[in-house]
Amino acid sequence: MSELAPKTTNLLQGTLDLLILRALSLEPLHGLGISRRIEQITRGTFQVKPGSLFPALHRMEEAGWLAPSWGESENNRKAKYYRLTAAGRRQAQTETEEWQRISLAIAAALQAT
Amino acid sequence: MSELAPKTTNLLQGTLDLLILRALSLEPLHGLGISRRIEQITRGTFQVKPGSLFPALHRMEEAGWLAPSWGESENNRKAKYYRLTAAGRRQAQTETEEWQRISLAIAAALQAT
DNA sequence: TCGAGTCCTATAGAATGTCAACATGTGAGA
DNA sequence: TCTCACATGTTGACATTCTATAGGACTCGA
Repeated sequence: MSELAPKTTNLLQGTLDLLILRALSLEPLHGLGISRRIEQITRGTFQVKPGSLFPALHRMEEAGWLAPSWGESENNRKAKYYRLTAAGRRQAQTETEEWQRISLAIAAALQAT
Repeated sequence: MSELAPKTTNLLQGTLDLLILRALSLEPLHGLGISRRIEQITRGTFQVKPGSLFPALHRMEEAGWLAPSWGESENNRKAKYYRLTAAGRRQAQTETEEWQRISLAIAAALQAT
């Protein structure tokens, strides 16, 4: 007990959805492609592992934000491409605003001497 | 299912510690005082309920970041005042930098068209 | 002095999201 | 044919937060 608090968590819980929605805003991508895109647009800060990504994708598909379709990857592998639905775009907008609200509030807290 | 996404989570998981550390950076406060201070410095954005606050305080005390001592509140009630330890200040610094790193990364992701 | 309301701390149980580890199948190239 | 990289997925554990509930102690008014 009372270790050095490993604090293994890589992502801030709750931000993964936003990053996925954002990664798909340009074009449909397959799972690993989303993972790479996120790493790219966050400048290497976030690395999403399969065990986090796939449950999230399924959850978001369930919610109606993503629509999957099978296709072929750049390397001729069978790959499941996800694209944003209309609801997904609305959700991206909502979560972006929510992030900005939260982000501003915490910035204020950090400045309050 | 597929309600309007109640999104019960109020706080981004992991930010509560930072807010508590920040709330205590000026002076020791008791539990409810911390709660009020957080609401104040985040401009009403975050309202920390007792069921979230006290487990967090105990956890952070366990980690050695906070030192409690019993005293009297402004209203003559028995109250447990928490002050930051040296380790707590270091932690505050660490988590602040971590927040800024993450915050910048997500801002970058949001801008990436 | 008695009751109601507020202040303050606290716990239990459930829900959620993330992680590490593992599993499977397929195409490409040696 | 063998191996490696690609791609998708599942499982079980874990930490954090939420809702709901509880109760002691002080104050104030009747």
